[in-house]
Amino acid sequence: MFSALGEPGRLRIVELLRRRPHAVGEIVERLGMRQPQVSKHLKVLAQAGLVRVQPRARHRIYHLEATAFEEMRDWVDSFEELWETRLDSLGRYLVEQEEEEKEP
Amino acid sequence: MFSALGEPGRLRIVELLRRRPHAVGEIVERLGMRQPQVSKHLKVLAQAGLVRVQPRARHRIYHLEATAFEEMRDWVDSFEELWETRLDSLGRYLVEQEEEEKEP
DNA sequence: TCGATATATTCCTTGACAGGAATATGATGA
DNA sequence: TCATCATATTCCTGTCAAGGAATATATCGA
Repeated sequence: MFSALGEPGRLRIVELLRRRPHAVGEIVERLGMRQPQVSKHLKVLAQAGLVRVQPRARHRIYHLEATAFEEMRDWVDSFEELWETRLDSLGRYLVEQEEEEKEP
Repeated sequence: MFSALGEPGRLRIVELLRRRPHAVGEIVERLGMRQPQVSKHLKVLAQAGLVRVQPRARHRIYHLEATAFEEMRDWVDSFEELWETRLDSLGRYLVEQEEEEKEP
C-alpha cells in the first residue's frame, strides 16, 4: 500500500478519486497524463487494494476502496499512544542506558 | 513519506522504533540487517521526517518523529467522510451518468 | 594522543519500475 | 456484423534505488 501511494502520479489519482469516482478517460483528461500510464497506475492501485473498478457501459469507473483506508487509519492510529508519552519514552530509555553503563 | 515507508526494510525499522528508541547497532542486531543499509534507511526515514536522531555518547539513538505521524493521521482521517457515504457517492455518480446519456 | 568502537559514506553492480509508442482487447451502437 | 470508442497490455529503454564491500568519520576511554 505504501509503495503504491509512494508514486506521485498514483497519489494524484487517489486525490482525484477522493472527490468522486472517475472513468479512466476522465482521469486522463483531468490530470493530463497519458492513458496507458493511467491504466497501469490503476492496476497497481487495484492490486494494493486501494481502488476498485465498476464497469459501466464501455467505461470503467474507478473508485476508492474504503477497506484499505480504514486499514491505514488503524495502523496510523496505533501510533497515537506513542507521542502522547514520547518524551517519557525517550527519557526512560536514556535512563536505562545510563543504568546499564554503571553496572555492566 | 509514503515512498519511504514503501520499502519493507524501512517499515520494519519503523515498527521496531515504535516500541522504543533504538541505537543503530541495536537495530542491526534485532532486525538482522547490515549496518550500512540500516544507516542508509535511517537517512531516508529522517529526510522524510519520520525519525529523528539523538546523540548519546558514541551511540546515535533514533526515535520516531511524532509530527510526521500526526500529519499522516490527518491525511487518512480526511478520507473518513468518504466511506461513510461511499455507496451514496457511487450511486449518485451513476445516476448522474444516466442523466447525461439521456440528455446530451 | 592513540586505539577502539559506533556510525556514516562512497563506489559499484544489479534489479525494479516508470514512461513512451504501438498494439491488443473488449464492449457498444448502428 | 462492423466500425468505433474506451481501456488494457506489451515491448522497449532509461533511470533510480537497494544491497554488498570497503572505507571514512566521529567520539570516547585509557
